[in-house]
Amino acid sequence: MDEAEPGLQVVHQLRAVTVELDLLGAEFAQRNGLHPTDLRALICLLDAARSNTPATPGRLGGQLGLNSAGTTALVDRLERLGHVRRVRDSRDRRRVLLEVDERAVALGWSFFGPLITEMVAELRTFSDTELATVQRFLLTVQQILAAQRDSSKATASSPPPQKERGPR
Amino acid sequence: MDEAEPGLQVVHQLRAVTVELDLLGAEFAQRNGLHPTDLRALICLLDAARSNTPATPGRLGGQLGLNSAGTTALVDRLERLGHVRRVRDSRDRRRVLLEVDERAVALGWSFFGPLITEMVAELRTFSDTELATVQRFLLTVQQILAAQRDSSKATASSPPPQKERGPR
DNA sequence: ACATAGTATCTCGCTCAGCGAGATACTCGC
DNA sequence: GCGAGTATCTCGCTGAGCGAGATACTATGT
Repeated sequence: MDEAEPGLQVVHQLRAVTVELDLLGAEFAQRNGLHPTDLRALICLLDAARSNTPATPGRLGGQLGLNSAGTTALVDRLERLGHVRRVRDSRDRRRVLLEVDERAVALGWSFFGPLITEMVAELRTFSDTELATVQRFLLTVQQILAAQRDSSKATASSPPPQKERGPR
Repeated sequence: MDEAEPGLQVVHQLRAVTVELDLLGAEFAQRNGLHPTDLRALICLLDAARSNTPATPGRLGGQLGLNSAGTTALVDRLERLGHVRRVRDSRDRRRVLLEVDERAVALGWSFFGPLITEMVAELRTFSDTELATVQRFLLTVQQILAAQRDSSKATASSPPPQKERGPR
């Protein structure tokens, strides 16, 4: 358990954190009558709203790795629960814009709120320098993961131009 | 958009990291003909093997939040792919021990290997003090998440004594 | 204008992961 | 041994997500 390499410990810890957060999310989702995917969708939608990016089914499905049928079903679910509304884009009338409802925001907050409160409290024990270090670390990880994802995606579609999505 | 509170940024970054890692995992899983759950199960099994904890279907299902039927199906899948073997425990013959195959170890490594390599390389640019900070941060997060999970579990079963969810 | 290609979304039918309920096989205290 | 408790498996079902294709609109060439 005590590795010589410092990076290993960090990777394992990071993995443990993500597993924990994943489970917390799943539990929260279940309690609120939605699926892990739905929660992730809400997070994406809230992010989009926050950065003024127009949210559409297509974009959402792409981010979550769903195909169009699954995306439609997902949006149906969210709409039925009143978290989003479908509104035809008046400029490009093929598109549907997803408007996030107040209750979705509230739900997101009820999930992240307590987490943030706790984290903020604990992070007060970190100096500015330490905080900067943590942020640098997280940014680094994020970039590595993004790169990894791109490269593996490239490997998958490079050799043969076959679709190869679900090797059941 | 730009929060005054430092904790918020960190939480958002952390969330972004977990989403990214999640997607990477899902993609990797799919490419290897298994489901996200299967990959998580493999991780749990490797962790168990690593810490000399006997792995059984019951334990595994508990960790992943599956009920017994789902767990059986999961183990069936893993066994069919040759990642684990079912072996009756000779001491308590109700139990089944899950032996992890080499190929599962190799598979786990092919997922985490590149990630670890990259991380270790990047983490070399961190001083010992900074590494310690990062580790303290991760540990803190882990504890907060665990606490959050416990408390929400308590809240769920407190008001009405209904079953609602698989008790451990 | 008008066909044609391209794009965004939805519909239909299907597969299979995971659930609840219950069966089965074993251990252990009395 | 007998009954209570525990670990795993079986059965039938629900529903998330897939592939294929329909639909509705935009953009482009002629």
